[in-house]
Amino acid sequence: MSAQQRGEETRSRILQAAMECFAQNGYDGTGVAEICERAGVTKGGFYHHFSSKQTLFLELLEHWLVGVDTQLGMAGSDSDTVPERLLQMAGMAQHVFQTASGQLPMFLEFLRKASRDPEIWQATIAPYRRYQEFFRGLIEAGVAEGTLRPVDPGIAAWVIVSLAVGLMLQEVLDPQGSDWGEVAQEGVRMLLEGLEEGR
Amino acid sequence: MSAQQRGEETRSRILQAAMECFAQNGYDGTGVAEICERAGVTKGGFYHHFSSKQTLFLELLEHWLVGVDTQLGMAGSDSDTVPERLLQMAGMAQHVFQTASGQLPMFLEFLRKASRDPEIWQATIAPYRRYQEFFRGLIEAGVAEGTLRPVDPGIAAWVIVSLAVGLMLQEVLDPQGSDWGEVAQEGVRMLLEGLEEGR
DNA sequence: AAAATCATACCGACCGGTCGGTATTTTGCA
DNA sequence: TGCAAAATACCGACCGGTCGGTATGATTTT
Repeated sequence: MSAQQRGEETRSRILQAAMECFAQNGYDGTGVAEICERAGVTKGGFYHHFSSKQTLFLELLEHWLVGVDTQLGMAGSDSDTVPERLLQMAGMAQHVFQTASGQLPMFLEFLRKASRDPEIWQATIAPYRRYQEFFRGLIEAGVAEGTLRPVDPGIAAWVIVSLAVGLMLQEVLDPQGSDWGEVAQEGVRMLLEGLEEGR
Repeated sequence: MSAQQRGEETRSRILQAAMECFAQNGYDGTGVAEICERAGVTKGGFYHHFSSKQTLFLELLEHWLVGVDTQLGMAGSDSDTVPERLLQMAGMAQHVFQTASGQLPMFLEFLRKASRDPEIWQATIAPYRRYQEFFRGLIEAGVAEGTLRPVDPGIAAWVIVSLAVGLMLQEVLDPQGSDWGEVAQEGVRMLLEGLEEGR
């Protein structure tokens, strides 16, 4: 095996180990030594691949955001009307919660650090606003095609984003508290009944 | 001034200082020494009043929850119909966000620690479920009085709670991102239009 | 004097990060 | 192609500093 290949492998092993540790004990609660132990590397190796603990964290964040982006982009892109697309997205929540449940605690870590560190903040909040714009465009399209009432698309988009954020948090904090996928589905359905034209 | 009185004063000064520090730098990011300095006390004084940093944190959490409870209980208790009461509560969000904006970062700290520490978890999540039950009762009443459609009250209540949680988080992370009070108001309005009987 | 309130000094554990060194692979040149 | 030199990947001991917590003494109130 080439040296470069081996390096990449070690690097990704560190990333994986770090994610597990952060998800379990949080950022501050995880020591670099702990990550190294789980990854089967020593500190020297760690700092060969990453310039600091924070850098590693930021890389994890970016990777996570890419995953969210692709999942969001895929959802219901081939449905007919906007309400149908929104409902389909809500239906995906169940699947997302299941598959990404191991990564969701990281979400909290990201948010928490984002509220202090400007660098992390930028990396976290900017995508947020992208999501809002995404939904705003969707709602504007719905209004244009006549399937949605002429509501303020910006505000409606923020409502959806807020609901999504709240649901994710609930899933993180109280996975057994409710079937959050179903709540997502029903929540969007209720919202839509308030948004849809006619009826 | 009596000794007891002075003690109480010092104690509350420590609590206040701790809240400010935690809100600014987080739980792990705040040292006991820092709290002491801001409170004008030394470590000896601190550990005279609190057995540990975590104990202090838990007391802050309980105090915060009591505040939320009272604010929630006060809202719209004298309105006529359930939809009106819900709308009035949403209208209070603006006020809550303004007055409690300094405490909201603490909210994130509570959530984060709740996801690891079982003791904190119980203290944080139990009230959560109470809120859901509160809204469930409200919605059941709305259905009974005929102002709301016969939706599943449990799920609808969780939707409201999730939306509230999401809005709080947005307010914490991106205060300038939007007028979250207005988003709350409009979000509930949209939900209601989907829930209300008739129209 | 007994108890409560706070100050001072200090401990031991831990943590992020550094550094000199080694082993292995790749590269450049004869 | 062969071989030295340089680059890469990794090791592990170590450091400066911080942190939560403690032990004990001083001061004031009851």
